[in-house]
Amino acid sequence: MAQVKEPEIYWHDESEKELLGELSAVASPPFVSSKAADGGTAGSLRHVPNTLISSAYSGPTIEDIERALSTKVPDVRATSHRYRAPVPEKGIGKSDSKYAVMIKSCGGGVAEDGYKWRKYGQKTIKNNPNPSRSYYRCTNPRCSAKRQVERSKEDPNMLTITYEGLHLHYPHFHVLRRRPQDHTATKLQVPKKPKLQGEEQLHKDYKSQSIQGELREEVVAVTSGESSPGSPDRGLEEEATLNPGAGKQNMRPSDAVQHPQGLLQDVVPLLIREPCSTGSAVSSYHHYHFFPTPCPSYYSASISPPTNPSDIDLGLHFRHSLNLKQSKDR
DNA sequence: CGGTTTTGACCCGCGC
DNA sequence: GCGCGGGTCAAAACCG
Repeated sequence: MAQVKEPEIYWHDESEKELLGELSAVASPPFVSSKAADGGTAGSLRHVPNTLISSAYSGPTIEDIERALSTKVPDVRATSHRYRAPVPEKGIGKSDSKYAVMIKSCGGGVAEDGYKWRKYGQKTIKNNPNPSRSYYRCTNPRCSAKRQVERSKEDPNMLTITYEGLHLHYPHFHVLRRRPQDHTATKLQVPKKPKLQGEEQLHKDYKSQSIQGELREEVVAVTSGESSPGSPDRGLEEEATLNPGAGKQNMRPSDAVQHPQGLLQDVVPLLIREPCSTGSAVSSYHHYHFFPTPCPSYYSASISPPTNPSDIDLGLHFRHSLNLKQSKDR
C-alpha cells in the first residue's frame, strides 16, 4: 500500500497534545479499511479471522496522526468560520486516505456511520445517470474527515460512500452510549414527526441514534474491545474528542465488560454494521433491535477497492453475528 | 436562534 | 489558452 501521508489537520490548542497522547494508545482507526488503497476487486467477500481486522487496517495510523500533529499550521478555522479546507496534493487528506464503501441502500437513504456530517455541497456527476453526488464534512471542527455519497451507476440501490480524511474523535453515538444517563435519554428520545426521508433524515436523527446493544456486543466480542476508561467529568464533545479509545493490545477483559460497545464503532463504519439504519423509523424507534424489518441486503457492504487476501470481509462477519442474534431471538 | 440543507456560483486542476 | 468537470463556497431557506 502506498504510504499514508500526512493529513492537513489544524489544531487549536494544547488539548490536542492530550488527544495525541490518547491516540497513541489507540490501535483502532476510525474506519476499517483498507488496504483499500492497494487495489482489489470491489464486492469480493471473503471471510477473514477477526483477529486480522486490526492488522488489515492500512489507513491512517497512529504514526500518521503523530506526523500530522507534528506539522502545525496556522489555524484558519479558529479565526474564521469560513475556511477553505486545504487539500494537500498528496497526503492523508487526498487519495491515500480515501475509503470507498459500497453499500446497499435500504429505504432510500444512506446508512449511519457513527459520525456527524454536515452537507456542504452537491454536484451532478457526468456520465452518472443518478443525479448527484453529495459532499459531507465532519461537524467536529477539529476533524477534517469528509465523505462523498453517490449512487452507483450500475445499481441505483447501491450507494458508494467515499470517506476521505481521518476522524480524530469518537463517533457521536459512542459518547451517548458510554453514559448511562445518556443512554436512557436516548432510549426515550423519539422524534415527534419523522418527516425526512433517506439521507436527510439520517442527519436529523443522528443525535438520537443509539447502539443496538446485543449485536454490537456480539461483534465486539469477535473483533476488538475498548479499554479507554474515559472521564465521567468531561463534557460529551470533549470526551468524544479527547478519548478516542485504546488499542486492544491494552485491553483487559474487564474493560470489554464495562464498555461492551467497544471500539467497534471506531473501527467499522456503522453503515457496515448497520446498513439499514437509514431512516427515522430505524434509528429512532428501534433502539434495541438491530433491524426493525427484514433487510435481505444488509451486510452487502464491501470495502472498495478491496485489495489483497488480507482484506476483511466485514459484511460476512457481521452477517454471521446477526444470524447468531436472530437465532437466539427465535 | 442556532445548526443544517439547498443550490447557484466560483475555484482549480486537467486534458486537449 | 480554453473548456470541462469535480470540489467547495456561501447566502438564503429551512427546521426544531
